[in-house]
Amino acid sequence: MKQKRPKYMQIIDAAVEVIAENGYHQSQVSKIAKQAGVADGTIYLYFKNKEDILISLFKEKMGQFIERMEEDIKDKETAKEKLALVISKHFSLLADDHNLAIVTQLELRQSNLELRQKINEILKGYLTILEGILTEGIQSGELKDGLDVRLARQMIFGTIDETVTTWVMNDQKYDIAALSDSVLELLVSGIHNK
Amino acid sequence: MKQKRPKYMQIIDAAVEVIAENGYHQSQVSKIAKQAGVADGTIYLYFKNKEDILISLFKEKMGQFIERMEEDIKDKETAKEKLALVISKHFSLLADDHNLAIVTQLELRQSNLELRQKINEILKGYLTILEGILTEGIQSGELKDGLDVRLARQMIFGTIDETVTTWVMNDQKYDIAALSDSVLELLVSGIHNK
Amino acid sequence: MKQKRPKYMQIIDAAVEVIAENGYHQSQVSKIAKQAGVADGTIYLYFKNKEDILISLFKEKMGQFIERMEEDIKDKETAKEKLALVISKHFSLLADDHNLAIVTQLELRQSNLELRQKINEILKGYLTILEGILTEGIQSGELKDGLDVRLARQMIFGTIDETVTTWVMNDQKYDIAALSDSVLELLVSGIHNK
Amino acid sequence: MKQKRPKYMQIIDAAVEVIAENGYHQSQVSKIAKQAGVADGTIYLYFKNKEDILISLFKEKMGQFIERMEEDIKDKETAKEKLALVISKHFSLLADDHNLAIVTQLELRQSNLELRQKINEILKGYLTILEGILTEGIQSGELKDGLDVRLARQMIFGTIDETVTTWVMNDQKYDIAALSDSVLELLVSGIHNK
DNA sequence: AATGAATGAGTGTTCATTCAT
DNA sequence: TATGAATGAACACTCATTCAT
Repeated sequence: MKQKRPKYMQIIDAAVEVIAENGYHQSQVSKIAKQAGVADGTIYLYFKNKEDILISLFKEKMGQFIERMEEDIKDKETAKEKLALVISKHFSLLADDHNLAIVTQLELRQSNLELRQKINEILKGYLTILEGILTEGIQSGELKDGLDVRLARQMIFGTIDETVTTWVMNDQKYDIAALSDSVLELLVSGIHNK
Repeated sequence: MKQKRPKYMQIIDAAVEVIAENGYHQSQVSKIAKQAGVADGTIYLYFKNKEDILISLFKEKMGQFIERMEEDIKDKETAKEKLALVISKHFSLLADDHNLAIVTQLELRQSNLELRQKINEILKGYLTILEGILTEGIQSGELKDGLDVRLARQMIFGTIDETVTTWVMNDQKYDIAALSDSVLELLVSGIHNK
Repeated sequence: MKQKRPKYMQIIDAAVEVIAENGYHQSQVSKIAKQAGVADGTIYLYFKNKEDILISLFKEKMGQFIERMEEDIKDKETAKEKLALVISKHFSLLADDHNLAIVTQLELRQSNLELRQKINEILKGYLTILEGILTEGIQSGELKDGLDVRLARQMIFGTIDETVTTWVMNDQKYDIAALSDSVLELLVSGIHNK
Repeated sequence: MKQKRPKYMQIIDAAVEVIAENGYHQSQVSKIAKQAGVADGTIYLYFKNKEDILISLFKEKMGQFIERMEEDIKDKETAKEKLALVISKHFSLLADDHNLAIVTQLELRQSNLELRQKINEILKGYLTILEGILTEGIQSGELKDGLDVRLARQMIFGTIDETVTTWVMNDQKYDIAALSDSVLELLVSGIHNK
């Protein structure tokens, strides 16, 4: 279906590039249109307004990531294995697309509250996956009995997000994918000795 | 020096209130001036520009928090005790000032990248404290040998920040201070059983 | 010729309906096309541009009205009888087509000056009829000798037009056709007693 | 009071000039500001929005005209004398200000329905004066018993308005003030002989 | 120190019209 | 004839900052 609307993805890809290059507040619709190789008005044949470009951008890039994630973790046995997969996939998704990393970690966060709440709606799918892993892990006895699932989910997501943001703010200088194992170990065992 | 300029804090407090009430993008300089009971032009006798109000706001509110924190943890022995103090102080600081919580967790993040980088500069003091606790803990043998201090710091800060943001986005409905112990335990021991 | 092009009238009728319903400035070409059941581009096979639709609309609806009027008044003897016919026909034309009344009295007047001048061209036929009635009436001695024909024509047309516009602006609540006799009497004898 | 705000009238006068010269749809706010010798933003210190300029324009120019009219006709005895005053004042107001005539008779009518309804509100004062004259005239026996006041008012206003509009559309070539007596006579005695 | 009137740069969106099919 | 996707020009309004008083 969307292959039939090549301009839809064309515009979204242009938006990622323009925002990564110029920053959120310097990414006018006309600039995105130019980068996409279409007229300004054409944007509005595919998107309701500028905000809709940004939401759609996030939905397309993260939405399908989350869907695929759901499939992939089914093949894994333990909570730890599943979590390892989530972390490494998350890291490599953004490591493989530097522009997308800049846009999602830095630029899109400058949007107004309303837009960010819509982005959070999309992220809920991700959080649900994390909570699912945790709940199963508790039932199987792998994870601590009495674990506060919401708090644990906040720790996992907060840690991943902070790690990625720090990496992006450091101009993506080091190999974030290589940190997956260490991050997993921290989340699973904490910082205490023994 | 600043005690001699009561309007300085008067304007900062007005800014917190106005931003918490109206949101970042609806907090015009004229609105802040009105709330502070001064003329628009007076703002510019105390602040270089609008951005300077926001940076000063963060510096005043968080800066003194960080300074006091540095003192307080000196009295604690173990890394865990120190971390416990950081978490509970952080939580209670924001639990005690709902407006400040809204401003720092939601509104100020809509600012442009440049401003956020300056905010990060101020936060560095906080991160340094965390890294100090971790380094000491490793040396004393309390914390894992070979712990990646930067990663661990990112986990701690990311977890605290995500926990607070979720709490603010849920309209601060529950008692976040009560979560301190659970969060500490998660960070120290992880999610795994045993 | 135009009977061979049913879409011509189809588009004009659609325009009347769309404009009456949505107002002049909310009557986009695409909306008219949709109402007419044709594609946007098809409009331009029958009309030079949007303005041409509106002029043609006026020409079709008022033009044939004026033509028929010319025929009808031939059967009448006196200037007063002729004028009576003009007034009652004018009122009933618009009373019978509420949408047309809205379009000609309110919406079309929002058009630019150029279009309105073209509409005035079409109206000239109407004004000519009025002046003819007046000139004949003067010659026959029925009307005042020395009557300023242009002024009298302006009074007659201005009165009719204002009466209709007021009626439309009052949502066509009352029976305008019933006012014909009173309006005629006013124009013929004025407001003075005796 | 308004002398203290010289820019208010300065902007209104600029608007009349710009609209008369460039036409309604080519009168951008920036053009009006330039003509008034102020910055674009200054406009919005005195007017809520562009529409507000136009309404205020009409209110200032016609509103005070109507107020003064109310005073002036008190000195006249008969309905005919009062009507004579209204007509000649109306004509001379617009004959004395060619730009104002263009703006009120041609350009302002291209505005949207909403604005025109607000203009009509202002005009109501004028119509009330006319109806007052008519009602008094009937009571005194000067005017026809059983005269339909609303219809008669519509005739008077419609005639005046049509006369002025025709004059403006003919580039104000002739002396409209000279027509006052003839128009009065027509309205008072009608077109019929005897 | 304090005021507040004035400034002027900057942009998302609509819609009449075209033209390849 | 008929289609409808694509075009691109055009503009009101906000608000951080200044400066004469």
